[in-house]
Amino acid sequence: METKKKTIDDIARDLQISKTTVSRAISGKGRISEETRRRVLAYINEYNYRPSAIAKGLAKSKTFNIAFVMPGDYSSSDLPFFQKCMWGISRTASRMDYDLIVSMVEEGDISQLVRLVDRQKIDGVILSRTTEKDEPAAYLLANQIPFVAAGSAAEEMIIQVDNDHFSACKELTSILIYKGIRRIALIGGSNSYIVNQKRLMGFREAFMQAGVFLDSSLIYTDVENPARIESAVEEILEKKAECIIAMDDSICSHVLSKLSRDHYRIPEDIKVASFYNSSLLEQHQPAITALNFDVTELGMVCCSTLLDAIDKKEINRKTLLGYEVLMKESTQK
Amino acid sequence: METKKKTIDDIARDLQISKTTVSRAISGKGRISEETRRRVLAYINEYNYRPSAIAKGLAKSKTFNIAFVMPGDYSSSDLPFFQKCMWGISRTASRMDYDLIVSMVEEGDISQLVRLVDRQKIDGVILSRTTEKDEPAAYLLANQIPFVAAGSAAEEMIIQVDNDHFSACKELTSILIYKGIRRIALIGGSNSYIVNQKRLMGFREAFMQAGVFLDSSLIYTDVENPARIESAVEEILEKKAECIIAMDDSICSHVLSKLSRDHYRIPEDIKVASFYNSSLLEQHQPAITALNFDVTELGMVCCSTLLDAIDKKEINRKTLLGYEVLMKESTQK
DNA sequence: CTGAAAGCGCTTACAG
DNA sequence: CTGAAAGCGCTTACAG
Repeated sequence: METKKKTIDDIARDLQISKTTVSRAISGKGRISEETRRRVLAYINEYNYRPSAIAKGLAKSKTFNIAFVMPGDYSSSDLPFFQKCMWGISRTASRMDYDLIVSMVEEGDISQLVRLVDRQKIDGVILSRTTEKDEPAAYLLANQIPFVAAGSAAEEMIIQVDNDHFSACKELTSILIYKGIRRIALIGGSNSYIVNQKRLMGFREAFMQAGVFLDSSLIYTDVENPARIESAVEEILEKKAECIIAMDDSICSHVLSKLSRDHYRIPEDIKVASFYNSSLLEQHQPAITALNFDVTELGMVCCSTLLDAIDKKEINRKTLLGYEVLMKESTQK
Repeated sequence: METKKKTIDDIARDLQISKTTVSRAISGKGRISEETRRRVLAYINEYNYRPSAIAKGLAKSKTFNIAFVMPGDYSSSDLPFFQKCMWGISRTASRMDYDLIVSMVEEGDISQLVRLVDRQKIDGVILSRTTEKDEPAAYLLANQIPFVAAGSAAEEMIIQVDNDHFSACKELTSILIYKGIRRIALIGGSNSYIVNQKRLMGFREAFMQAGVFLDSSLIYTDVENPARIESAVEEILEKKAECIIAMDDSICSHVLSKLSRDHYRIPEDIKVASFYNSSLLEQHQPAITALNFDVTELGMVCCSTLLDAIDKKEINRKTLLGYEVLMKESTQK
């Protein structure tokens, strides 16, 4: 019953030609008569032949796999990011006949990634979320495995693709400043994430450029848990800030629930904005001013950059992608 | 600079033995003297040699890859499920020297999966979330690719691993009934998901077994969007139900926000429970009675079941995993 | 216990 | 334009 998979040998025999020729007809490389190629292609089409990726891989010393490294300790609010990014990578990879292997890396344990490299199961790696001293990045660098970071990496030598968080944050902040909102507080997560450092820089730069005084006591970084977010909000309110910017949507949603519980009205009593947009905030009433990034595109660009790197094509060390500033009711004057 | 990867030939030459012997020492198959094996192992250890998975794969006609099929059209509330499940699969796979390839399947488009099968890149597949007429399942069945469904599948012939949603829903409902709560409403999502059918059956069974009248007009199924959830809640309140059970946490969170907006107190005015627990509900005040499932375990069991199937070991067509009933304040009398 | 040899299904100089 | 042959790095009957 089970029709054995055809091989290139079967085709050669059936068509009375050498398998070299069959291979050439399929790959399109090397000179081959138009007629022969047609015959082969017709045959392949009829029998739905597809070359074995693994045999091809062995012959070419490639795997046609790339790995996507996901931290195991993401918070659930990070999931949409990983998912969309993966979606973009996966689509682009597919199109280029590559497949995506996921490698979960838990705090300090990169053994899954090491296995992948040791056993030579991958041609390259995409890192999602990189920290200042990034273990996977260091490992891959040392082992000369091509990789690209989805998101900014600390070291400039790392190939990286990122949305332009710095400019985005700067622009959103600038807009608020020019609307006359001057006392703006910022609540941010871990400063060991490069992206949070960029966000802070963008925020600062906006004030600098506008020549407006920035009250540093309104900046809260490394705010790691809900309790600390809430106390930060309390302090900020005491300090009579006009606006709170949350560095990401998870922080923002805590800010919002705290404000709602304490019966503050947005934007009348206090304005709120977020440096990151997601479905978490989408539903909120009133709508929240936020930065929006196309994460699927990020994934796609990462993937094509990686594939180019694998093929030793020329690539940009650093690619910066766009952003959208969504001005909504929450910052209305 | 770049140290070329060692091959089994290098080892054989350096150790002055045949590569057959080296292979045996590594795999542990076949008779081999203790001393020879030690020498090989020592060498391997010193040079950190790892056999090429791809060469091994070609020789054994295996890929040591399994695919995890993720629907592209999940809602963001499903993400934690996919993520945890994937985490469980990935860990177990790793341990058995398999790797996980993700295959995204968008509505009606299983081309990514087809490619994987055609190019022989995988030994088996894990399906997450199966519908009544499941395209991927039908395709894999037709192509005789081993696969297991994470979650209940419609056809009994499909190998499936699932939490026991039926018993769980029945138990939670029974507890509420025995507490004297009789007018219980149910709001459920798409009935084309097998899991939602099981939930409904469990709910019904609890009433049946308790011999309590079930007002069918309090059952809302196929409630697909927030607007419909809200109108369902309104109707339910008009019908003087004492409790609302949401089939999943996404529905539940909409129910909760609707109730909160209309100033209903939980549990005083109306009780609320959910047939699914997640971080979405975790934060809620008051705490919500819900069913809890270990999704990581589900992933692990799926994976080991699949690997057994691939190795033609004996396996159970159907494995039912446990659950936890979390009784909280939201259903307190 | 050990090895020579064939084979897994492709690709690719090399020669014609 | 086409083919014979070697090679990618393993495994595994088969023979000793």
